[in-house]
Amino acid sequence: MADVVITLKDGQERRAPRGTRGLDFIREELGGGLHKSAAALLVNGTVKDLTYPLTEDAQVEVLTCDDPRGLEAFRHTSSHILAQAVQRLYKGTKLGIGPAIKDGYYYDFDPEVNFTPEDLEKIEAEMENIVREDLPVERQEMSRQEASDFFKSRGELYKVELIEDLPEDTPISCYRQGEFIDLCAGPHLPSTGRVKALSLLNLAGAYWRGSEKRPMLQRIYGTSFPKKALLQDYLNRLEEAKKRDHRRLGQELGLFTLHDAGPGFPLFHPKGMVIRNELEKFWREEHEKAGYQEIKTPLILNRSLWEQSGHWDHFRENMYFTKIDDADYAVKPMNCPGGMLVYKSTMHSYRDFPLKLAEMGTVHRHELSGTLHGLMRVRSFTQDDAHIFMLPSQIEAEVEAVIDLVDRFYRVFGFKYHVELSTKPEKAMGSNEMWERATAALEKVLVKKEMAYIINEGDGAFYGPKIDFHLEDSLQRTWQCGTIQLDFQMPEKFDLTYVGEDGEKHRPVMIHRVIYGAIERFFALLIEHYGGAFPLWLAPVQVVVLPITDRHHGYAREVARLFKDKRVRVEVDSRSEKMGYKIREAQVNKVPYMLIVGDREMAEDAVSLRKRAEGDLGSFKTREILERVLQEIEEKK
RNA sequence: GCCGACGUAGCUCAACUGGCAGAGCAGCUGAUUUGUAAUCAGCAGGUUGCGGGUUCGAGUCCCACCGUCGGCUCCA
Repeated sequence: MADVVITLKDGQERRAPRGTRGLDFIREELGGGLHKSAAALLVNGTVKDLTYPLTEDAQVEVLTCDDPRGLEAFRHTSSHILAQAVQRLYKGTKLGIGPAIKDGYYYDFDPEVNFTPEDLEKIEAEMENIVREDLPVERQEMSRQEASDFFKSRGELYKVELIEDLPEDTPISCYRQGEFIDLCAGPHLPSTGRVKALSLLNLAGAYWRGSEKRPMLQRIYGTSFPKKALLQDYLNRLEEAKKRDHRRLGQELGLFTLHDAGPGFPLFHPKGMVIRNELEKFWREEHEKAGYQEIKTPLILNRSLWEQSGHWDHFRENMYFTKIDDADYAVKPMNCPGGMLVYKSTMHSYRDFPLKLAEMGTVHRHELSGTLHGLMRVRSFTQDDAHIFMLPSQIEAEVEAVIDLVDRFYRVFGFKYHVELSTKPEKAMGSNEMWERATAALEKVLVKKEMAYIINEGDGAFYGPKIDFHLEDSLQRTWQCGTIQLDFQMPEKFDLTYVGEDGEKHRPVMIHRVIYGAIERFFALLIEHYGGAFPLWLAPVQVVVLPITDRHHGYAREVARLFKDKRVRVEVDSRSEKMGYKIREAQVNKVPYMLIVGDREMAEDAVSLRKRAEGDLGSFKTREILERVLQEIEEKK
C-alpha cells in the first residue's frame, strides 16, 4: 500500500504509511516535544482527534493549546473527566451537556441529590485520579438506533433527547475513556493524563436546554490548563479581577451604595455624582456638536399611552404601575412614548430631518430578583436616549453616524467592544416584511463599515431589530451598552407625520439609540475598566494639597485656591498627620495629583508633585502644575 | 422567577461540638508638628437581616420571608 503524502503548514511534504494515526505521525516525523503538547489536528481545515488515521493525502496542521481549537479539545476532555468523576462518586447521576467554554468548561448533571460545595472537593480529587490513570480516549461511531438504545439502557434520557434532535445525516459518535462513555462530536485529547492542571470553580443551577420550562440541572464549572503554572496564573487573575469589582470599589471609594430598602435602586453619593455629571457633561457637548436637541419627558404617564405604544401588550411584566385620581398610570420603562408626544406636538417638514431628540431619561423596569447585579443590572436606570426621526432614504447615513458616535465615545475611555445584530423576537409587533427590511438595512451598514458582528437571533426589541454594542467587565463577562434600534412601528402607532416636498403628509422612520446605554451600567464598567483609578477629568478629587505642618496650611490654601478658581476639584488635607499617612490615604483614594507643600515650596512659590501612578516627581512652580492639570483635563487622558 | 451558598458594629472579619457578642480599619476626644503608602492613647459603636419555632439557654439548630453572591432564564 502506498504511503500518504502529508503537507504541513509551512508547505513541507512528508510521507507516512497509510492509516498512520496523527499522533504517531507527529512523534515519528515532526519530533521535538510536539507530540506531547499537541491537543488536536487540523486535517484539510477540519479539526480532528490526534488519533485520527491519515488514510489520504492531506494538509495537516498540529494544534496545541496555544490555538483556540486545540484548547477547546483540551477543555472538552476536561469536562468528560469531570463527568466521569461525578458518575463514579454519585451513581445514578444523569448527564446533560458538557462543553468547553471561554476560560474553561462545564458539565450539567441531574443528580439524585443536589451537590454541595464540599462535593466539589471530592469530585476534583477523583478527577485527579482519572488524570493519573491516564485512560486512553477512544472515538467510536454508532448508528442512530444503536446510540439511542445504548443511552436508553443506561438511563441517560437527556442524551437520548439529544440524539433524537440531531439532524438525520449527522454521524453519531461517542467517546470512551475507561468505564465512561459519552455522546460527543469531539475532538478529544488521546488520553486523560494530558490534563496536567485542573480546578473546579463553582456550582450553579441551569435549566435543561436553557428553558425555564425544563428541569433545572446542577452545573459544575471548572477550568484546566496544560501546565500547573498557567492554572495558577488564571486563579491569580481571578483574584485580581475581584479587586476591580465595581461593587467593592464603589463602596471603598464612596461612589454609590445599594440597600435592602430598594433592591436594584442604587443611591449615588457625592463622589459618584461627580463622575456621573462629568459623563453627562461630555455627552451633552458631543450631542450638541452632532446636531441633537435635548428634551425631558415625565416619569409617569397615562395607561392609554402605553396601550398605544404597545408596551402594555409587550412589556407589561417589566413595568411598574400606579393610580392617580383613580386612573391607571405607568412608570416609564422606556423613553420613546414621551418622545413621540414631543414630536406630535408640532408640525414637521422633511426639511427638518433628520430630527434628533435626545433625552437623559430615567426608566424603571421590573427585573427578576435573581438577575440584579450591582450597578450593571438594576431596576432604575438612566438611558442616554435619543430618537431620530427621518426619511426612509436617510436610514443608512443616520445609522452610520450613530455607529461613529458610539465609537468616538468608547475610544475616549479606551474600551474594546464587540457588535451584535439582534433579530426579530417571538413577542414582536409588525409584519415579517417590515422586520426583514429593517434588519437588512442595519446589516447593510455593518457590512459597508466592515465591522465584525455576530447575529443574536431573536433578541431584538419588540418594535424592531437592533445593533448592540457590548463591553467587558473585569471578569470578561460582556454587557450590552450602546444600541441602535430601527423602528417602523412607533411612527405607525402614534400616527407620526411630516410634510414632504409634495406638500402631502408622510410617515417618518425612526431610530432609538443610546451610546452609554444606561449611565449606571456604563459607570460600573468604567469603574472596573480603570480599577477605580479614574483619569483626571473624571476623578472625583483631582488634586489634593498636603501641607507638611500647621505653618504650611495658609500656603496650602493659597495653592488650592488657584486650582479651585479654574474649577479643578481640589482638597487640602490639613489634619495633623504625618506625610506618609496623608499620602497613603490619597493613594488609596486614587487621587491623581498630590501636591506636597512645606518650607522649601513656600519659599519658591512651588509644589512638590507626586502622581498616583508615578510617585514622587520633585518640585515644580505651582503655575506650571496648574497648566499641566488643566491641559490633562481638557485632553481627557 | 429557578438552583446553590451566604447574611455578626459604617467597612473587613472573629466567636470550639448551643453557654457572658469580639478585633482591626473608619468615627469622636486628646496628645504629637510630622518631607513621599498607616504616630500614640482614650472613648463610643450591636434587638447578630426580619419573623416564628426547638431549648434551662440560640449568632450557632429548624421553618418561613427579605436581601446579597455565583449561575440559569431575561435584559440597558
